[in-house]
Amino acid sequence: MKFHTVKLKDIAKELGLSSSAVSKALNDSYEISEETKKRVNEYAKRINYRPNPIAQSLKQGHTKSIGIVVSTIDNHFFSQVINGIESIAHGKGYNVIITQTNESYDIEVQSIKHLIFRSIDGILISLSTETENIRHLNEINDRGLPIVFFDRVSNAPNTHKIVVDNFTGAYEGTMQLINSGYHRIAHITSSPNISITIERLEGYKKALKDSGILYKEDYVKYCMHGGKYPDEIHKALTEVLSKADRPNAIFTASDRITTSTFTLLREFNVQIPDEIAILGFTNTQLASVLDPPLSTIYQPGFEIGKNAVELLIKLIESKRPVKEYVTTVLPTTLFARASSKMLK
Amino acid sequence: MKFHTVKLKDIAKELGLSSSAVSKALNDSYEISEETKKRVNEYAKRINYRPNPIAQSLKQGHTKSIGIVVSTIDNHFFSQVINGIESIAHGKGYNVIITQTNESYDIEVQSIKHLIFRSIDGILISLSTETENIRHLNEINDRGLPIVFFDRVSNAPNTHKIVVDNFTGAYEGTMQLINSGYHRIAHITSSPNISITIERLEGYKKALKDSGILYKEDYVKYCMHGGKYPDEIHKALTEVLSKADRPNAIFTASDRITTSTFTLLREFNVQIPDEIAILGFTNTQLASVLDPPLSTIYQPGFEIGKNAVELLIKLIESKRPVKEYVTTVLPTTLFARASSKMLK
DNA sequence: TTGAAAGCGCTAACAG
DNA sequence: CTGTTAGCGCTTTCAA
Repeated sequence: MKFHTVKLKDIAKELGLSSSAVSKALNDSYEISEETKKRVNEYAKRINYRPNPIAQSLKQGHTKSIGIVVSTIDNHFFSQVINGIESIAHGKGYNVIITQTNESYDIEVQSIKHLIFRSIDGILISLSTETENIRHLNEINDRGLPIVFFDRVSNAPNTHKIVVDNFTGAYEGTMQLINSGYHRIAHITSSPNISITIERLEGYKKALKDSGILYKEDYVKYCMHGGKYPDEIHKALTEVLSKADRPNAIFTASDRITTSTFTLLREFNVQIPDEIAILGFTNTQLASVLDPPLSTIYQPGFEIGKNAVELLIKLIESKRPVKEYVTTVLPTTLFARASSKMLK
Repeated sequence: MKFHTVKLKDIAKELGLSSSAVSKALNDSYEISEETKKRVNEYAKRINYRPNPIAQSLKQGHTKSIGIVVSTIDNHFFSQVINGIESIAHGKGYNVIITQTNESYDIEVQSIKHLIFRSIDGILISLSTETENIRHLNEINDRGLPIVFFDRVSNAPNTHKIVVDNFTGAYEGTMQLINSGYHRIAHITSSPNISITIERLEGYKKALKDSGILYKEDYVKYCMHGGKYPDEIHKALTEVLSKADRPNAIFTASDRITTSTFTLLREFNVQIPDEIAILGFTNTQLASVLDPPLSTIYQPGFEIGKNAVELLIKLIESKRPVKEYVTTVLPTTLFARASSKMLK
């Protein structure tokens, strides 16, 4: 940015004051007379003065920007979360740097380094599917950089977390399938490294158990990269479809896995729901106009984002070390549609 | 960020050198002996030294970050563009600040101010539907801040632009409808303020003309906010459907308008394509599994993003003022599916 | 109530 | 080849 911007010194010169006086006036210091404050503020406004945030950051040690780490932006759930984050952050004068991991642990580590390098004031993160340990996060958190987890959280005790009630969401979804007459329910899910996979699996198991249906381990297929590679979903699905005791329903555990599985079933010419019913987590707005309409479990992405930044900003701006950490749990919403309708 | 970071002075002290010597060594200056360079670099790496980018920015006057302005991130086209942008930017050491206008002129102006305030080195922008004049951009461009337009561009001559061939895309799409037997084709589009609306309208008109079909002005409905308010699409569609000479096809001009119109037609219980055929611009991956499969015009979002940043970074890093500006035009791809299949 | 001066961490003239 | 010094724009003691 080469273009000349007006700076403190300019307005000091113009008004016959010192830079420090102007700085104080602008910051409404008690040391400055009301009259000078007025003069300074009026002139500053007139010439549209803006303090250089870089210089402020250097001096003050914070940047008023926060980093977001998600697996990918091209996903309704995450873009809704980001909208929620921005809706609050901008209002409070923070701006937001978004980075994507593409479900890779290495890129996650790199992204975080990059964010720290950029001197952000705090991090909002949903872990990648590959992430098994969070040493890279603990370390910086311990050194004092605030971190808030959302969606895919870790079991680290010393930070805030925002999640949806994955257990209940999965339980209700599985129950809907069972109540519609499907008793052989496969589960295609993401990597067991991440929290949501475990919680959703537990909800699924509990629904089976409560209904007196035997849990079969080989009905559960993991996509270790969260569906990043189309191949892994393809493989999971064909394995499940070629079983001797072929399931008659599939419960899918994430946005991409749900829509991809649906698309593949259609490509395979499998009749939905007559041959295979399907119900899964996804935030797509097109669920009701798919063929057939897709049963979904919806997550309040916008609210997750809002809650997460609010906590983060509170952490950043807190004067004293925070010792109490909260975990906020938001409900999911089940939309039962034709893809899981009553078995004939 | 409170945690103590190691700085130049620390390593200077440790190695018995001056800060400037260390700085030069780290920057591989010709003034420094190979031996000291080696000593410095090794030690720096060992203690994991990272220069403070804030301080560097203050000194050097650039921040190695670029601003993106789009209408909304929750849109396949834009999230693909952003992926393209990041794929290049990160590799070149730039990071990216994304802002959304929500199709509002006021927010656009504010976002740009915010980005300038953040001292970004350049801007990548797709105009909001409300934007009629670009004085706010010309001014900063004239003052020397590089700007590259993509997708929704202005007619400002003094900058690079990346667009798709909207005219041909619309022409081919309309032709596909005509060739399938639909001759009463309505057009639901965005605000006529923005370039893509005009170009797509022209393509549509040309296809009609080349086919000997009379262009009717009242077959064209504008959504002044690009479909941000569901009401405007609803209104446009009901107006078009209630005409005496009701159209038998609709050509829709943007991602959100296409999917929303499709959804509304289904809600209205209009048979697609028997009563109304539909074909439109959208990058959704679900087109083929909608009911019925949706005919789409796809835009190479990722490539648009890549091209746009490459040009922007070239602009930013160019030593001498750039006088020659290019406009890159990328092709669209037509996917004809059942929603516009041959009229019985 | 105001100003002078130091310093945030780094780079770059200029000296040596 | 290396060190001294000044300065990027701002804030903040401290002195006046």
